[in-house]
Order: sequence, then structure tokens, then C-alpha cells
Amino acid sequence: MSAIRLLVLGAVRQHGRAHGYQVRNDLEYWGAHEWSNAKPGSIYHALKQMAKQGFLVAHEIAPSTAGGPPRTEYEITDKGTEEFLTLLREALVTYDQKPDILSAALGFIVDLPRREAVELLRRRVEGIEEWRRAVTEYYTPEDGPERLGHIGEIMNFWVHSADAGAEWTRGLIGRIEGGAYTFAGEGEPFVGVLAEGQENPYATGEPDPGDPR
Amino acid sequence: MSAIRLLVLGAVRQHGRAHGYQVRNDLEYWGAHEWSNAKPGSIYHALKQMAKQGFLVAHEIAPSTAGGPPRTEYEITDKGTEEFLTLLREALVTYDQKPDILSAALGFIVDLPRREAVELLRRRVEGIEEWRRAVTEYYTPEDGPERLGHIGEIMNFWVHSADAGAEWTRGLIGRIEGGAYTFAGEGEPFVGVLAEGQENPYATGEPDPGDPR
DNA sequence: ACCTCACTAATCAAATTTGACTAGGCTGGA
DNA sequence: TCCAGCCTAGTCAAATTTGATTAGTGAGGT
Repeated sequence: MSAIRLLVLGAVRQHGRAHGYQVRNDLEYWGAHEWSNAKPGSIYHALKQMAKQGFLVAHEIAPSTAGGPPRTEYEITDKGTEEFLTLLREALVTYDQKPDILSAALGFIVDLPRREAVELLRRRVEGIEEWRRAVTEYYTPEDGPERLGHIGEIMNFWVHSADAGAEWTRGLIGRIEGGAYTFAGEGEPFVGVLAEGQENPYATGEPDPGDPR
Repeated sequence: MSAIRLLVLGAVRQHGRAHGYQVRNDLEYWGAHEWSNAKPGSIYHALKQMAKQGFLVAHEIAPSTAGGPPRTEYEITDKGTEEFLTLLREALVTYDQKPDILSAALGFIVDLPRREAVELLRRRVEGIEEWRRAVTEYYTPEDGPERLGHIGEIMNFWVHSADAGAEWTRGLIGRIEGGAYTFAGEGEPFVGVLAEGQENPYATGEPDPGDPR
């Protein structure tokens, strides 16, 4: 599974009620178009699909204030919230070497209680270590590592990345345990969405070094 | 673009002539099903598509030796070889945070001259460093990093991964310059394909810790 | 008054990917 | 002998993703 469903569900949830363009803007504000497949087509498709599956309800809205086609607003259902939490937990725990999924989950990690977040990340680290043991054994044949030739570099690369990922995760666990950020049930949450009408400080497109801020 | 075209083109090229099932087996032998979308459907689709585009030529073969439907063999064309090299170079140079593409390219890196491989990897490292400068500036706002809240962890994660990737690439450059592996034009290449009839020492599916080898 | 640009909001066809399924032949045990 | 299970080789529908395109509105320049 890709990150798009988690991203879209989470964005709608934070707004309570949102139309596609709003979701699209949030994700851009997050920089999600840089590291995931959060493009217009995918977002609108995900919204429709998840509405069909009962995770969202669609409300048709009149042609709207400022130009453009009539827009549809979406609200998350109870089933949708459940799905969101399932996806979020899964994304935090499993090491499937798709960095976009972890990234998406990081954006919503504060929607869980602090205790649980730490617990899930611990399990993530364990998962990485287990994966590492499995493949290390797997690709280190008894007739010497040379048998693999340069192909061995592929696994070497993965193992290296996994190690870096584990180390980073341990760091994050430390920061969270050290009291960083505001988690579910800890009052005033940090909301990473744009209010209606608020301008997006980040332009579309590449992270521009000459960003005129 | 995904890794599948590079993988399929490269696999066909190594065989000279191959049918889909052979490609599928090679990629499995490489472990590609673990870290890329090298599933049957994708492979057969890529073969057909690239035949349509003139990168491969298809030969219909009689119902074949051992069971199963009639198979189609593919040969790579000159245009296909060009495309292969283009994809390979691009995959080595560009840091697009999709690890499967780099992995695929690593599998074919020895199809280039040693000199060029090193040069491309150098450019890769530069690319990563440039990317890092751009996003570091981008996501470090003048009103303090706290404004980003936990969202900042996403970029933090990416930067960490990028650093790990750069470091690993430097290591690989060192190994290659140190004389490791056999590159294009250096005689007897290492061939990472299964001969017809050779058994695949790796079973399908997960890297099994209890692998009976 | 006219034209161009940018923004809002979304749609669409084409390409790709997923995951399940087909169908023939071979093998080994009851 | 018969049948369950595996291997070979691939197909197919459904879901998703890509990249381009549409269409209305308002602002600014000439």
C-alpha cells in the first residue's frame, strides 16, 4: 500500500471537513509532493475511492465562492477513523523500506498517545533488526560472499539503509520520551494544516533555495 | 519512473534472448521481488510495452518443452540498449529517494566502464549534497525550527537518510576504485543470471531464516 | 476595453501495478 | 491407477498512478 490513503484520511480528519483542493494544499504545505505520490489525480482518486468504501462521506457543494468547478466536501466516518488509526500504526511499526509511508505516518504520529507512539517505534526498531538478521544470513552464503559479486552490493546498500533507519528511529524515541511535541490527550495540539484563506508560505514545486520568504 | 523497465531490459540483455518466465526467475534470484515491484504482472506488462515501443523484439515460440502456455521470447534492440544505458546512468546519478531504482542500477553497474561508474557515483554524491543544502535551508525557517513542530521530523528523517546514502556511496566508490568487481571491457564478467535449467538456490518468497541451503 | 496571467478546483485518458487466477504437464505416494 | 500438489508460463480485471488538460474568475497592465 502506498502512503496516499493515510495522507488523505489524515488530512481530512484534521480539517473535520475538507474538499479535495484543501487536502491537496495541506499535503503540499507538508512537502508531501516531494516524497510521496501526492499528485492531484491520486488525491482525488483516493477521496472518491474511500468515499465508495465508506471511509468518507461526500457532500456536494454549490459552485463555490471563487472560481473553478463545483467542489465536493468530504467528512471522515467512524469507519474511516478506525482505518486511519490502523494504517497509522501499521506504517509506524513495519519496516517495508518505503520511506514515503513512514514519512506520512510521522506527520500524524501525534494523533496517538505518547506512550503508544514510543511503543510502536520500539517495535519498528525490533522489526528492522529482525529483518537485518534474516537477510544477513540469507545473502552470506557458506561459499564466501564473493560468490555474489557486485550483486552483493545491493543487499549491502539495503542493510546500510536499514541501520541508518534504526539509528534514526532510536533518536526519535529519545526525543519523544524527552518530552518533545504534543501528543493526543495532552491539550492544544500542533495543527499542520492551512486555515481556509491562509496563504501557503511554500510555493508549489521544488524546494527553491531562492525561496522569497 | 519505477525500476521495472531497467530491471527487465537489463535481464533480457544479459541473456541475449529471454522469455518472460526467465526474466521473472532472474529477478527473483536477485531478490528483486523483495525491494521492487518485480511481480509477474508488471514484468509481462513491461515486456509487451517495451516491445511495442521498439526496445525489444518479440518472437513467438512453439508450445515449448515443459508444460505451460506457449512462450514468447524477447531480444533487445539497439534502441533498447541505448534506452537501457540511459536508464542506468540516470538511476546511478539522480537521488530521487526511491531506493529500488538505485538497487536495480547497482545490479547492472558493471555494464559500464569502471571509470564511468565512478564518475556517475561521484555525481550522485554531489546531487545528494546539493539536495541537502536546498531542503535544509527550505525547512529551517527564520522564526525557529519549532514552528514546524513534529512535522519537522519528516525532513529530519529524509536528511538523515540522505546522509547515510551519501556515506554509503562514498564507500562504494572507494571499493570500485580499489579494484573490486569486473567492469565492462575487463574480461570475463560476472553474470548474475540463471542458466536454462539451473536450479534457483533461493526459494520464492521471504528471505527465510530457516532457508534449507 | 482587452488581454494575459495566475489561481481555484477538478477531470480524463493512458500507463502501470496489484493480486488473483488459468491451464497443461509432471511426480510421488497410497 | 489416480489424484493432490507443484512447476511452467502466462493472462486478466480492478485499482492506482501519471501527466496533461479544462474551465471559470479576478487582478493588473496597456
